[in-house]
Amino acid sequence: LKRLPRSFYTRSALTVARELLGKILVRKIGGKTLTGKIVEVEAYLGESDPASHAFRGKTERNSVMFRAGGYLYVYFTYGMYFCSNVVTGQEGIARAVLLRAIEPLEGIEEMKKNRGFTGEFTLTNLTNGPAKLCEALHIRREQNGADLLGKQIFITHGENVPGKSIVRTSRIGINAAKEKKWRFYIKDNQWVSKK
DNA sequence: TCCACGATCGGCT
DNA sequence: GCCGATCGTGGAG
Repeated sequence: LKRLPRSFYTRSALTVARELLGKILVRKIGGKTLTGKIVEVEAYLGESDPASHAFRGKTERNSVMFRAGGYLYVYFTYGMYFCSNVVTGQEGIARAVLLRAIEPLEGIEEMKKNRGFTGEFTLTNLTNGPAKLCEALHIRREQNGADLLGKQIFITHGENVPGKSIVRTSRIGINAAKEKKWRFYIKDNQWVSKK
C-alpha cells in the first residue's frame, strides 16, 4: 500500500488519466480509512482546453491546477457540490484529471453516513459521480491543494487494467470541446456514470 | 459592483 | 426526459 510517487503525476494529463484507472484512492479521516478503486476519469488540459477551468489563465479558484503534479484540486459548483481533480504535469502548466467515479472498497458504512441518504440507498449510487464520491469521502474546500503524497488523501497501486477493458469517449456535462475524447472508464463497471 | 452560469444531483412527470 | 436547488466565481461594464 505504497503511495504513488510524484513522478507518476508529473507526466501528461492524458497518460495519468488512463493510468489512474484501477488505482486505489485512500482517504484518512477521524482515524478511519475509506478507499475506492478509480473507475472513471476525465482529463482537462488548461489553456488549450475551452472546457477547462484554466482556459482563460490563472485565477484564485484554479491556482492549484498550475502546481506540479500530485496535488488535489477541489472546486465548488452548482451552489452545493464539490468535485475533485488530480493535478498533473509540470509546475506553471495547468493540467488536471477529474475523478468521476470510484468503486467503494473499505469504509462503506462511513461513506453511507457521509452521503446522508434520505431515500433509497444502493451501493452503486454511493460513489458513481464526481460530486457523490467527494461527499462519500468527505472531500471539500479544506482539501483543495492537499498533497497526494501526504497523509489525509493519497493514491496507491491497485490492479492493472488491460487496455482492452478501457473505454475512451467524449467528456460529460460540458458545453465546449465536446469532440475531445478525454474521458476514460473501465468497461462494464457498475459505478461508471451512464451516457 | 453586478449577474449569468456552472466539470451535478435527485426528485418529479 | 426535465427541472429546480443554491451560491461562488469571474467576465463584463
